[in-house]
Amino acid sequence: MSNDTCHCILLRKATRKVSSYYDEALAPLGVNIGQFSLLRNIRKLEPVSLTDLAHKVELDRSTVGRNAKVLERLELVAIGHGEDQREAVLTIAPKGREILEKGAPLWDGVQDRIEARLGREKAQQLQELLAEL
Amino acid sequence: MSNDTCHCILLRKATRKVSSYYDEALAPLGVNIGQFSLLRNIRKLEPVSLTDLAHKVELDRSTVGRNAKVLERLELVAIGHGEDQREAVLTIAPKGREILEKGAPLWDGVQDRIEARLGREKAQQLQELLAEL
DNA sequence: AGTGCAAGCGGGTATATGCCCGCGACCTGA
DNA sequence: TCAGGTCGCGGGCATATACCCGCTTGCACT
Repeated sequence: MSNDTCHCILLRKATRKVSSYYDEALAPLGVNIGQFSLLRNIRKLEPVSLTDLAHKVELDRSTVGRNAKVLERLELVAIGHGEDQREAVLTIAPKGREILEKGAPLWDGVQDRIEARLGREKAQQLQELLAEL
Repeated sequence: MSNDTCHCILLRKATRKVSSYYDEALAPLGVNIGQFSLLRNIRKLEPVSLTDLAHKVELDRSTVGRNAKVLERLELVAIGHGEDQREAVLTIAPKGREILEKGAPLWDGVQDRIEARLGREKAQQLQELLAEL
């Protein structure tokens, strides 16, 4: 019984479902929502180090490092060095900018569909509730 | 900007955070919330096949199979065979029942803390919104 | 200049999850 | 009875995520 009311389990279930909505929409571009979102964050901060980016997206540095490496392999991001030789500096590659542009309307579509189904107010409520957790 | 309003990203963030609440509470027992929840579902359905369990928890069969194997290694669950030699039949092991009993109050504690912080109504709202996604 | 501490990473380990492929077990119609 | 189709699984591949350890680079203080 308690499984059906466990906030954690329900959140996970919802997250999987919603992730799939975005993933399906972005599939034509060959990226998933995690990669697309990371790409957007990099664009906003570039040039940025792994550590700073990790702080920004509130993920572990090693996680961001691995995810960034996938983006590099896809040639969407370039990983270079800063003056500080320890730093891995991320910048958006040309292909990355293209994905960002093509992806924007696709992302908007999913976002809109979700808000349409839920209703603007409820969608707003949801985001507030999630932030309060 | 859009990253800060992406339903998917916000859900993921919330899920990671909330998972950690439950994980920390259950840590003394050596299990995480995913394992604990799966254990509860197995108890409710035992003896149950991987496929049936996967349907119940709405996860991929292979995922459940792997997770169940971890529970088996922890000696919380026994994986046997049904009459149908293809079927892997799961049952709760003695240690598993112990974990279920000891974990219940810990789980309740987190659940209560979350609902206290959010307020009963909002917690209820949250669950409804998640279900509508 | 030298030493010692701090910072930035990579990589190992573990879990979570999904999809797909191949294998062995079953079952049903001819 | 046997061939073909179906069912249940394990395991491979890919991503997401965290934590920890060890290496290299920087830097500040002596």
